[in-house]
Order: sequence, then structure tokens, then C-alpha cells
Amino acid sequence: MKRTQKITIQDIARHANVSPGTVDRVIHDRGKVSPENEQKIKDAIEKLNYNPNLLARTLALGKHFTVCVFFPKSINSQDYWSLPEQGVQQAATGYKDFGFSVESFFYSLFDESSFEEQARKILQINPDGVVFAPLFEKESLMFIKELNERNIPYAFIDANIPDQNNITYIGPDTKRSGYMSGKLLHSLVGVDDDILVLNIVKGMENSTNLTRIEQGFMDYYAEKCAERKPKISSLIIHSTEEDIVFREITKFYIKNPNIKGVFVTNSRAHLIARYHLYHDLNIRVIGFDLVKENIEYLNNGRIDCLISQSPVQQGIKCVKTMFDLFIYNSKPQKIQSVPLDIIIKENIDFYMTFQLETN
Amino acid sequence: MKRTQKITIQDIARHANVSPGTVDRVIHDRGKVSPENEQKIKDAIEKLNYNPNLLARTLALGKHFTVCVFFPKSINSQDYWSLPEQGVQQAATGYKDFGFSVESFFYSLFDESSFEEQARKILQINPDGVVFAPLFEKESLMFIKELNERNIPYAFIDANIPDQNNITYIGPDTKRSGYMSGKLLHSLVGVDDDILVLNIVKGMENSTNLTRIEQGFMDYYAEKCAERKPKISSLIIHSTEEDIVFREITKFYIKNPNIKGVFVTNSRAHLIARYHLYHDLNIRVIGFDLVKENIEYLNNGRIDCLISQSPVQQGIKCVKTMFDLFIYNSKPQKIQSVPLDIIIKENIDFYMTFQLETN
DNA sequence: ATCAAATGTGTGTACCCACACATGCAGGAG
DNA sequence: CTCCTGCATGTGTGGGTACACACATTTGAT
Repeated sequence: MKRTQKITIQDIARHANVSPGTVDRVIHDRGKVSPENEQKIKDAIEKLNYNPNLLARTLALGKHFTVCVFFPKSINSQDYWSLPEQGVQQAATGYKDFGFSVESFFYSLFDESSFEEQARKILQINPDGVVFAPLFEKESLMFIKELNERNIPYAFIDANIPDQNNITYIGPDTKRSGYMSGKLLHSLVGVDDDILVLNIVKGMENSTNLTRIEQGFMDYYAEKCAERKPKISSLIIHSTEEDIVFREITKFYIKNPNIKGVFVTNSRAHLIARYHLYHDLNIRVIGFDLVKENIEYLNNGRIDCLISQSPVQQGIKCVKTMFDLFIYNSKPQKIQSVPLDIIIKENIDFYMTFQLETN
Repeated sequence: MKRTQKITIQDIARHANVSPGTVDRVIHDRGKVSPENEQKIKDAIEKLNYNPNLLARTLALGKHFTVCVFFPKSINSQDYWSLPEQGVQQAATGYKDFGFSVESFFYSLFDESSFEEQARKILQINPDGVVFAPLFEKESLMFIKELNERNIPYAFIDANIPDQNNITYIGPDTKRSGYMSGKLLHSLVGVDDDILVLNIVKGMENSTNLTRIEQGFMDYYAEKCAERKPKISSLIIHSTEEDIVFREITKFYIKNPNIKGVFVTNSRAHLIARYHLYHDLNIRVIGFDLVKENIEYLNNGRIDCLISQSPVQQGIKCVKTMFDLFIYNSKPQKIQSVPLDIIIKENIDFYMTFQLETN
């Protein structure tokens, strides 16, 4: 524990025979400096490898940034959406001395109007940045329009809407997770058996992601089973109501009796798992996300494998990205993928423990 | 971006009708304050929920901390031990403005004397903290003794030595990883087949961890297969030389022809995998760590499953722990477990990508 | 009892480093 | 001679720390 020997603006000033203020103006390119001095100062900065002290800078600037995060509501701490929120809070505590604060807002996954309502609230606060999960495409686009007009930087988390002005997308590489799903299902189901790619969606949901996931899935089979591919069907059910889903599934299974594996492109694998349980069907199922219902069916064997998309890390990363943007002024990459974890019966309990306790 | 409204030491001073200096002395318990004032100040701190500004504090103190990290050498970026190092570097960059710097030292896994030599170098630097992987037990204990005498706080990473004065251990919960291995092997090998727990160690290596891993493994079978357990043998080979290992294995397999699954308690699963490849034996293998050789055999199917112990996160965490200790003066938990990831053929390539590119 | 020294209690302020604004001081134009 | 412009310096701010100092009270010696 010694006194710091870091070089400061004063060191530069001494080296160039000018005052600290002049050095400051060179650094910030505010002009009003004679060419000779400017050169001398720049040389000294180069030579001494000067980097401004972030602490002193933020302290002097005394700025304050508010970032709103905007996720689906979670009912309890087991919920999928409580995990990114946990990551957000965790990261935020480490940044609060930098005058960086986070406010959370939540919308209901079953109610588009709650999204609009909370989005209005966020705009009223007029934050410096916004992180949100654009699960309702139409409403999100309206929100985006407003954010663009006000020049408020925003990041997408968990789901992406392409070709927007967002500073970054933080979430799974959707195509890759589809590809990985293909590989996994391939290991569970032979090439002579039929496969179903099942999209269970509510009307308004962001569909781009599902398309990309499905494409990745198809890519795998096209690449690895070029000569001998299983029959792959695709089905979209436009409801999450159990009776409607069950009716559609029944219709499909009657027409396609040889289905031995199902890939559910989102977190609703539990619906088909329940169907298999009722009818005692021996069909492999893989899906996404450790939501409570999925975990239940993973444990009793009706779901074979779930892919988890590092929800806590997503939360951490989005806060960190905003922090770096405001404090370091560093622009993030447009896409920041997170790890995809394979969860099977054998590691589910360990995985859950760690997601909640550590990180 | 507004001016901050955070409450400062001045606010407290005004509230308690004292000077900022007095508040400071109360906060730091330096005495020389009248009881009434002390109480008033404490009340005000409580009431206004005051938290000192970390930036201003570190700036004013102008302290500088050096932490030495001390790992096995890695030959290339694919190596296991390059991963914690990457985590260390990554975390360190974020803390450098706090006067917090990290110096890395490396020892050879095959040379105890290199450990001693580098340990001496570290002691010469006289750092404020040390993080190291105590893989050589005897040499580590000597190092520990010296650190204790000098009152230098130290943390263990990746491997633990119990009952020491270390501030924390960061790494896998060894018992749990054994338990998990049991669960995994159970899913691969029937209860009528025999199982081998294989310890391939060099003479000087830290043995406590292996014992605990094995114990966790046994616990699983004792718990879950109480009535009908496979025959589980345990074998220790005191060498990592291929010919010696092969000889010992041959001897063992001749006596125990019904072995169908092998659990290797450290990163040396590739040795037995190669043996199986040569002799074309259809025996399941699970082991630890994504070292290059292991990955090779995972890909060609001679290793069925590897457990990865979040190496990058381990590095990040140990730097963060030291930072929190010095800057926040916050004591860590004695044990900080990291997630255990299951790596199979299906997700190895994705896993590797993320370990290297993101985090 | 008296006075100096030691102790207890509290205040004032320079400093950490970067930043921003106000000010000073040339020289040339009007 | 003033006014402006270009260049450079000086100073106050931000939050907290640490040291120097001021003042009051107690202790001890004479």
C-alpha cells in the first residue's frame, strides 16, 4: 500500500512548461493553445503515457445518469425474468458511486397495454438510457420511435429487433441456439424418426427471433445430415391456452404419427410436455429457459433438455454496457452474445443454485 | 444527466451542527468526539442514509495496492490455465483507476522448484495480497507460512487447502462436483456394470481435493442407489507418464473385466481415453476441465462428458474479492463456489467460443 | 493556591486529480 | 486610447481524508 505513482495532468504540465489548465484544454481539444505548446503537451502525454484518472474526472464532472430497465414482470424469484433483474441490481450497486443509477420497470407478458403504460412512465422520467426486452414487436417499435426522437440510447436484451438504432443487443445468438438445438435433438432422435419444430406464440410477439432460431436448427440438419435427414415439420400455434394448444397438437400428431422429437422454439416446452404426459407419449422434447414449469417437466423426464441463455449475465452486461457508454464514452458492439448452457436432469439443481446464490 | 443529489459528509455535518472533520472522525472511529455529538452524527448518518463516496475516498487516500496472482503456466490460449488469467486481466483493467494493479506469476505444473522460485520473487515484491493455486501442497504450505508471518492476505483459487488462514477459496465445490459426476455417470452406465474411480496424480499434488471429490461421488451412489449399487472400485496411479498409466490400467482391467464406466477425478481423463482408443474398449469416461487433450477425446467420443469449473469466472472473482477487501474493506466468504458446467460433444464448440470471446 | 503541562474536544484547511470558468495579459485593429 | 482577439494562467469545485491548530478542561508539581 504505497502512494500512487500514476502520472497526472500536473506531471504533463511540468514537462511541457505550461499550466495544468492548458493541458486540460489540449486533452479536450478546446483550442486556445499555441501550436508549439500543443505539440509539447501532446508529446509529453505520449511519452509519459498519460491516462486521465477516471475517479477524479467523474468526481469533478459530478454528472448523474439514470438508466431505466424494462422487463417482463416476474411473480417470484424462481421466475425467468427475475434473473436478469438480479443481474441488473448486482451490477448497479457497483456503479452507484459513479452517479449511475438504475430504475426498473415491468410489464405483463400477457398484456400489451401494460407495456405501453410503463413505456410512457419511462419517457416521463426522461432517462439517459434505456434497456428493454422488445417482446411485443409493435409496441416496442412505437417506443423505439420515441426514444430515437429524444436521442435516448437504448439496448435490447434477450430478444432482438434487427435494423434498429439500438446501441447493442445483449442476448443469445438466436441462430446459434437453433443450431445447437438441432445438434442436441439429433443426439436424442434417430434420423429415421420424424421431428417437429413447434412455435407456440401469442399474436403480438416478436417473430423475427423465432424465425432465426428455426433457421439455425434447419442449418444444422442441412449441414450434418445432408444425405440422410429426418422428416422435419414445422407448426405454429397462435395461442398459449392449454386447450387450444392441445387441440392443435392432437390434429398434428394424428396426421404425423411418426414424430419422435419436438423442438420448442421458446420457453413453452412445458405445454407439449404436459400433453405427452397425459397421453403417455414417448417423444423427446427440447426447449428454452428455466421457467418453473419447464424445470418440473425436466425433472420428471418429459423434457429432455433445456437451453438456458445466461439470464443473470444478460442483466449484468446490459448495465455494464450503459456504464461504459456514459462513463468511458465507449461504444459497445452491436451484438453481444451470451453463453448458452445445456441443462439436463443431471445438472439442473446445481445450475439453479449457482444462478441464485453466486454471480 | 443531472447534478447528483447524493448526500455528503457536509450534509451530515450541517444536520449535526458540527464540522465535516468531526463527522469524518466518527465515521472512522478515531475518537476525540463528545458523546452527544457522536450520537447526533450517528443519528444523522442513519437518518439520511449516508454512504461515503468511494471515488472521493480513494482519490483522497491515494493508496496503491498490488496483488500478485500465481498460477500454473499456460502454453497457449487454449490451455486451461490461460482462462483464469484472462479473467484476472479483464477484471483488473476495470480497477486500475482505483490504484489497484495485478502482477502475474507462473509456475510449471511439472516442476515444484519453479513454484518455490516464483514464490520467492513474489515475496520480494511484498504485495498487498496474493491469489494462488495451491496445487503443490508442501511448497504451498511453506509459502503460506511466510505470507502469514508478513500478514499478507491470500486467497486460494481452483484448489483448496483446508484449515488455513486464507481469506477465501474460489473454485469448485469439490464435494458437489463429485456428487454431480456420480449423477452423470449413473445416467451413462447401468447399475449392473462396474465403475472405476481413477486418480491419476503426481507425487506432490494436493490430495485433499481428490479425496473430497471421490467422497461426493460415493455420496451420490450411497444416496440414490442405496438398494442396488454398482460395484465401485477406486484406483490411484502415482504418475502421469503414459506407459506407467497404461501398465497400471491394464493390470486393473484384467482383474476387473466388467468395468463399464470410469470417473477420472482430475483433468487427466485423456490418458484413459487414449487407452480405450488403442484397445477399442467401449467404456464411458467422465472427467474434469477443458484441456486440449480432453477436448480432442470428447470430440471423438472416447470421453463422454467433462465438467468445467468456470475458469474465467474464477479469475474475475478472485480479483474482485481482493478489490473489495482493499477498497471496501469487506471480508469475503471463506468459500466462494463457482458454477459447474456440463460439457458434452453437443455443446463443446459453443462453450469454447464464449469462454474466449465474451465474459 | 498557582501555574504549566497534558489531555480532551472541536475547527479549519490543504490535498487528491480533473475540469470549467473567470481572469490576466499580450498585440493588433479601430 | 479603447476594444477586441488569441493565448495562457489562476482558481473554485467535487467528496473525503488527514493533519495542524485552537480552545477548554483536567492533571500534577510546586
